[in-house]
Amino acid sequence: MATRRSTPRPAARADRPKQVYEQLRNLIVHGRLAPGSRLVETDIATRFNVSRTPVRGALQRLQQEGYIIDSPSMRQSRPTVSPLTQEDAQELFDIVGDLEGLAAYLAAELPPPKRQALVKELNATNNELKKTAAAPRPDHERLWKLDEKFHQVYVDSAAGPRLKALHAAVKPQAERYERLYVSFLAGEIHTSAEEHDIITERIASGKPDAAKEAVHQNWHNAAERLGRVIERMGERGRW
Amino acid sequence: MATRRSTPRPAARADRPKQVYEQLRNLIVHGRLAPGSRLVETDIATRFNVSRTPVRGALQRLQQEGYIIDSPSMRQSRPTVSPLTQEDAQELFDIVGDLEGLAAYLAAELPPPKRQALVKELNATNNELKKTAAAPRPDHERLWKLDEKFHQVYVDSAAGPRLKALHAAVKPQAERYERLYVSFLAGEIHTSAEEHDIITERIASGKPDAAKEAVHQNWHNAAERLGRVIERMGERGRW
DNA sequence: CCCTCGGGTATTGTATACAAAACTGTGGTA
DNA sequence: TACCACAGTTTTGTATACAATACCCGAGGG
Repeated sequence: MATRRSTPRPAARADRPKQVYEQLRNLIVHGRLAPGSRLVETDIATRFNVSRTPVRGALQRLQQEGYIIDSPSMRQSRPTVSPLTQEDAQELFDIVGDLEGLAAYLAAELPPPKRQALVKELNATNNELKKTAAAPRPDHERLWKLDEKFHQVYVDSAAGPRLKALHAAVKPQAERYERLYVSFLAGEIHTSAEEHDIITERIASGKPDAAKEAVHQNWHNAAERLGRVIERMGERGRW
Repeated sequence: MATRRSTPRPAARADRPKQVYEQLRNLIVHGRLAPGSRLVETDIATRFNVSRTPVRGALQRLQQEGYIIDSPSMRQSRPTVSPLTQEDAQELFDIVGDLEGLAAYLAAELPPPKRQALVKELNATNNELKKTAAAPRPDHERLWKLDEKFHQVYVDSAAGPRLKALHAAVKPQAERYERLYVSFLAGEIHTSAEEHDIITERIASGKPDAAKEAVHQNWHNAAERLGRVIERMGERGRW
C-alpha cells in the first residue's frame, strides 16, 4: 500500500470551520480580541476569505464553549467576547480542579509499573518547569505549555474516555486565565511547581484521596492568586 | 409603556435550530432513533419543513453534546446516533456523581436556615418518588422526573453558575440511560429512594464529605444495576 | 471465492441571495 | 434639554444552488 492517492484520511481536508474556530479562539485566548468585542460574521468571513457558512459553525462552537456570549446586560444582544471575571476564574478553576482531582485519584490507584512510569514523567515535566521559571526572563509560552503538560500527563494516564472528553471540553476554557497567570505571576510559578511535587508524591505513594486533595489545593490556590491580579487590573477589557 | 408593537423580546422568534435540536434529542433519548442510525440532513430538513441550514446547527450541537458521533468503527464515518454501552454509562454516571457530589458538599455547608428549607424540599420530593414507585403500574415519565428533580434541588441550591452550567451540560446526556433504568428497573427505584434519604440526612446534619460520598455511591450503584441491564439486552440498538 | 477497482448515486461542504430583525442616528415634540 | 418615533443601515436567519467528497455496488482479475 504505497500509492494512496486522494484523501487517505477524512481529517486531511481543509476543514475551514475548524481553522476559523482555532484562529478566533487564539485571538480571544491571547487577549487580542478583548472581552466585550463584537463578532460580526461578515467581517470574519472577509478576513479569512471564506463565506459566512463556516464562520457560523465556528461561532456556534465558540459560543457553546463559553468564549463568546449573547451579552444580555448591555444593549448589545449580539455575540460578544465573554468577560474575564474573578468569580468566573474561581469557579472554573474549582471545576477543573475537581475533574483533574478525580483523574489524580484514579492515577494513584494505577498498578505500580504504570504508576512509576507516570511519576517519572511528572517529575521530568515539573523539573523542566522549575528550570524554565528560574531563567532570567522566562518564556511565557513555554511556561504555560509545561504547566499544562504536567496536568495532562496524569489525566491521560488514568482517566477514561468520558472523563477525558469532559476534561478536554472544560480545560481549554481555563487557558484565558492561565495566560493571565503566567503573564502577571511568572514569579509565583515556583509555588505552583512545589504544589506539583506534592501531587506527584501522593500519586507515587498510592494515596488516592490525598492526591485528589492536592490537586484541588493547587487549582484553588492558583485561582486565589489570580483573583488578586484580576482585581488589581480591574474588569476593563484590555490589558 | 403600554403599547409595545413588534417583538418585545428577542427570544420570541421561532428559533428553528433549537426546535429541531429538541425534537431530535427527544427522539434519541427515548430510543425512537436507535443507536447507529444515520442522520441525514436533507431527510431531517424535509421532515421538519425547514432548510438544511437550521438542521446543520442542530446536528452540530447534538454532536458536541455526544448524542451523535462520526462513527469511526464502522465504515460509516458520517454522523450516527451514538451507542449505549456499559462502559459509557459507568463513566458518565461517575462524572455526574462527581459533579453532584460537589454540589452536595456545598449544600451541606449552607447556612442552617437555607439548609433546612432545602432538606424539606428534598424529603418532599423523595417521598413523592417512593409513593409513585409503590403504585401498581408506576408512571415511568413521572418516576424519571421526580428522580431528576431530587438531584436538581440540591444542585440549584448550592452550586455556583459555572458548576450549574457544567452540570446542565453533562447531566442531560445521562437521560438516555436513566430512561433505560426506569423502564427496566422500576422495581429497584425503592433502593434509589433509600439512598436519597441517606444523602438528605447527611446534608441536613451538615457533613459535607459524607454527603458527597453518599451521592457518589448513589450514582455508582445505579450505574452498576444499569450495567447488568445493558449486558442482558446486549449491545443491540433497539429495545 | 475474495479482493480491488471503478463509476454512479447520495450526502455533505461552501457560497450566495434574499428576508427579517436589530441597531443607529436624526429630527420632531413636549 | 430630554425623550420618542422613524427610517436607513447593518447584521443575522434562512433557503437554495453548486461543488466536492464519501458511500454503495457491481464487474473484473487474482
